[in-house]
Amino acid sequence: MKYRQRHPWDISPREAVEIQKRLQGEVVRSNDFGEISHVAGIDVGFQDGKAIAAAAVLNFPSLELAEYAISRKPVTFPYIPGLLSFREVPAVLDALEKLSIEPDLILCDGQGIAHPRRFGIACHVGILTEIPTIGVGKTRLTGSHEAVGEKKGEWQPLLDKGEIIGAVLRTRNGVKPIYISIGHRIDLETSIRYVLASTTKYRLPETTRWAHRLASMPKRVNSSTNPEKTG
DNA sequence: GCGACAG
DNA sequence: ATCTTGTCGC
Repeated sequence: MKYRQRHPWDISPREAVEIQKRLQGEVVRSNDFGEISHVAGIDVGFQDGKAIAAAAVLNFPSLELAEYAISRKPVTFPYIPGLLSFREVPAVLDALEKLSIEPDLILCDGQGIAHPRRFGIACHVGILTEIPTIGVGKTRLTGSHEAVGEKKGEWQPLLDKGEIIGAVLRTRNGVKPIYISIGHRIDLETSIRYVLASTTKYRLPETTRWAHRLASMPKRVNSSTNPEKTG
């Protein structure tokens, strides 16, 4: 997968905010894609000042692991709420670039437009790769919502300043809901459908679970680790 | 000024 | 994100 360099990464937090304001207007909030046969999950872990990004590609709708890639890069940007993508995306793009299969949809670990400036990590990845993306957050960054029904599939709109910026979705009966929002080239209802279609018996979608496992996998000099068979 | 704050 | 064991409940 190739991507376009839209801005430098060696910038200040202040410049990062300006970049978000500039690129936010390019986010497409409606469906703009064809058949989905491969869904990817991306996640980033940290170790010894390095960001370890993992991209896991699953066949859709079977959800079997088709391919994965991992990238390790020095961290150059601090964690600042609202500017998460400037810390994680460089490593994510590196991992995505290593894939031979170009995913048709990417589920990102974090928010999409459910962000103060409507430009969370899912939007950032979507704009740079031009691949449809969905934001899947484990906790809330901004917005408010009513109590969510306890049954799997039930959800409540996430509101901010009178705008629906996402959905708080119950992916398992009686388990803490997750935060879904548009990343790029897909609408909210469709995002919810794909997240549910990518979820089996756990709270988080299989894409996210695979990426998280791979990103937190210890680096071994003797490769005795094989995700294909470890299951 | 005070509280909130993805990973 | 990461530091970290046991424990309550289906």
